[in-house]
Amino acid sequence: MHPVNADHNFLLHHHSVDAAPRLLGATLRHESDEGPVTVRITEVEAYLGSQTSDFPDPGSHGFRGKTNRNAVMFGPAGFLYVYFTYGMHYCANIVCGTAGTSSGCLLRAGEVIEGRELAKSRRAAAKKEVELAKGPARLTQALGLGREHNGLPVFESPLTLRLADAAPSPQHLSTGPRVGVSGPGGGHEYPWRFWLSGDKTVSTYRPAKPRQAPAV
DNA sequence: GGTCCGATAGGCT
DNA sequence: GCCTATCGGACCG
Repeated sequence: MHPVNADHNFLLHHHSVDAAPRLLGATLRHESDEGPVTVRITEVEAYLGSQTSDFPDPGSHGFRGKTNRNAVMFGPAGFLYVYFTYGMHYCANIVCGTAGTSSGCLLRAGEVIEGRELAKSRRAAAKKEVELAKGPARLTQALGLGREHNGLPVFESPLTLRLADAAPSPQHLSTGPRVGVSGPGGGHEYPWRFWLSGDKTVSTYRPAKPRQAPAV
C-alpha cells in the first residue's frame, strides 16, 4: 500500500510495541458535524496477537485469528479499529504494521487540546478537565468516536493523526503491565503499556480482575 | 485518597 | 454460559 505521508510510512513499517512511543505526544483530531475535538495522546497500550507476530499475545483481540469483529486489525497500518465492550463502551486502536499482522495500539488516555466545550458536553460526568479523556472509553467519548468509525483511515477527513516528531526521552517515558487483561498475556511478562511520566491525564492503574480467587 | 460493585451487550468456548 | 482492552457512583477513611 502506498503511504499517504511520513507518519503513515512509519506506522506501516513498525509493529505496535515499536510504534507506541511515537504515539505519545501525538495528536488525533476528529471533526464531526458538531465540530472538531483534538486529543494529545498521553497513554497507549500495544497489542500484537496474530500468529504472524514475533511474540504470542493472548491478550490481543487478534490472537485467535481474523474474525468479523477484529478484521480491521489484520489490515495495513493507518486505520482505526473501534470495538464495543462491556455492553456500553467504545475503545479505539491505531492499526500498526503491514497487512496480515494484527498489530495495534489502544488509545488509553489523552489531553483535550481543541474543542474543550464540545468534549465537555459529550462527557457530562467529567468533573475535572483532566478527566475528559482519562481512560480508553472516555477518550472515544470525548472525540465522538463510535462503531461507525471502525475501519476509517486516520490520515483522512474526518480524522487527522499527527505523530510526535520523536519518541519521548527515557526520562519522560514510562512502561508497565496491561490494564484489564487477566491470565496469560496480561503482560507482567512484557511492558505493553506506555505513558508520559507524571502526566495528569494518564488513567489510574487498576490491576486486572483475577479469574478465580487466589489459592490460600 | 482507595475499593467495591452494578450496568449492559456481544464475542467466544 | 462465562468473560470482557470500562466507567461512575457509593462508601470508607
